[in-house]
Amino acid sequence: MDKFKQFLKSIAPITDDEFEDTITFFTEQNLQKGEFFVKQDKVCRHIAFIVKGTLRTFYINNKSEETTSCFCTENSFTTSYKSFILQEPSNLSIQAIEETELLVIDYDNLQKLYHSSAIWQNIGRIIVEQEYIEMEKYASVLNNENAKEKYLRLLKEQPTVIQKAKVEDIASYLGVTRRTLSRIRQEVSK
Amino acid sequence: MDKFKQFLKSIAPITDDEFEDTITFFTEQNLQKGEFFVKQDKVCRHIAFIVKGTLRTFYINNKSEETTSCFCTENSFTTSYKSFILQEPSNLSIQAIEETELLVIDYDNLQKLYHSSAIWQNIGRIIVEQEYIEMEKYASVLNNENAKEKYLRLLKEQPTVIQKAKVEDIASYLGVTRRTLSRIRQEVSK
DNA sequence: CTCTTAAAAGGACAAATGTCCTCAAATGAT
DNA sequence: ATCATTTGAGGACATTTGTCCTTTTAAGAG
Repeated sequence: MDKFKQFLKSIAPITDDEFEDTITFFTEQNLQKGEFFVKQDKVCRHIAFIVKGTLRTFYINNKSEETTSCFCTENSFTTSYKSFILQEPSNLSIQAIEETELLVIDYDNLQKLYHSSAIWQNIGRIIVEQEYIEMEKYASVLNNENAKEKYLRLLKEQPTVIQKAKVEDIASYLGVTRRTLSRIRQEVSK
Repeated sequence: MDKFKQFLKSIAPITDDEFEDTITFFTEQNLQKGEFFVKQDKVCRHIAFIVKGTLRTFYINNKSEETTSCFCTENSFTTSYKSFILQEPSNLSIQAIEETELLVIDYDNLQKLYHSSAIWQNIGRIIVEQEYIEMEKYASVLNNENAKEKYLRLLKEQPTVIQKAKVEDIASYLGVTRRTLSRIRQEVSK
């Protein structure tokens, strides 16, 4: 809860009273390893702040393989943004890969926050802006870096993920097969 | 000008009077083929609605090659979003690849719009949301489709770009070399 | 601890892509 | 129109990655 307050304060000035008002709109949710926060083809009604844990975002590609697009770690928001914004069926699933604690708000309550609180008009846009920047960075990485560079970046930016995720999921995140990830690891360990 | 009004109306209800107020914040700008709208390493102060023409967004990657990340066509916004949002130096350049007409607003005026107009608080967030969705789609395409599929998608979604852009730029957009694009074209033409 | 099952590493060959070219077609200037 | 220069197509070979396996290591159940 305190983590969430710190996170919001880093985005926009928010008083303790405003935070108390805000927090009533959110509910706590815990996920076990393997449980889903969002399921593909269902409309995503919620957005969550990750207090603790790790989630994996993936979809089924046109070759019927699971493709991991993102590992979500603590102190950030997660949702299937497109589905949430447009309130249409999600093309992503989001699954906990370890025990995970969330602070969750649903779509209707977020709209209420936007309309009841001037500060949230701002915070809302700023969060979307930040997510845009993350997505742009992600796209730039996809474009710019080969699988080995992506692996080294993951190792640097989200080292815990390397321990917690399966080889299969890391490989699909890097856009290569298990075989190639195996070769990369061989090189990296010199 | 009328195109811009239609575009805004498709986003949020806006009256003719509100549009008249809005439009005073924008200025017209024309670019010749080869001229830049944004230059890498400079802070991007402007966002533009493309009335007519085509622009290419690119950056210099870590192998000192130009990588094309986007072709921007009419009836959409363009800017170096990260640079514009954070007012920090841009890692992208945006260049007209043919004669192009823009409606431009600078950062300070956009902030004024946000603060002076309730409707623009909304429009602002919605535009960022839409750009996020575009970027997410782009990232999904990068992840999910091979170069041939990307080529066919470009052919379908932005067919004029295939005519107007250089082979080199299309190849870097697809993430392959000229040689591979040549092979793809050979296959596509059966 | 041992057996069973699942997950990761790595060998051998095939397929795809890149590198380095040459040649043909298109474009511009005189 | 002619020549020079730029741009696209494609050949030959090297390198990278994928596919299909087998071997090795790790994890769970009894």
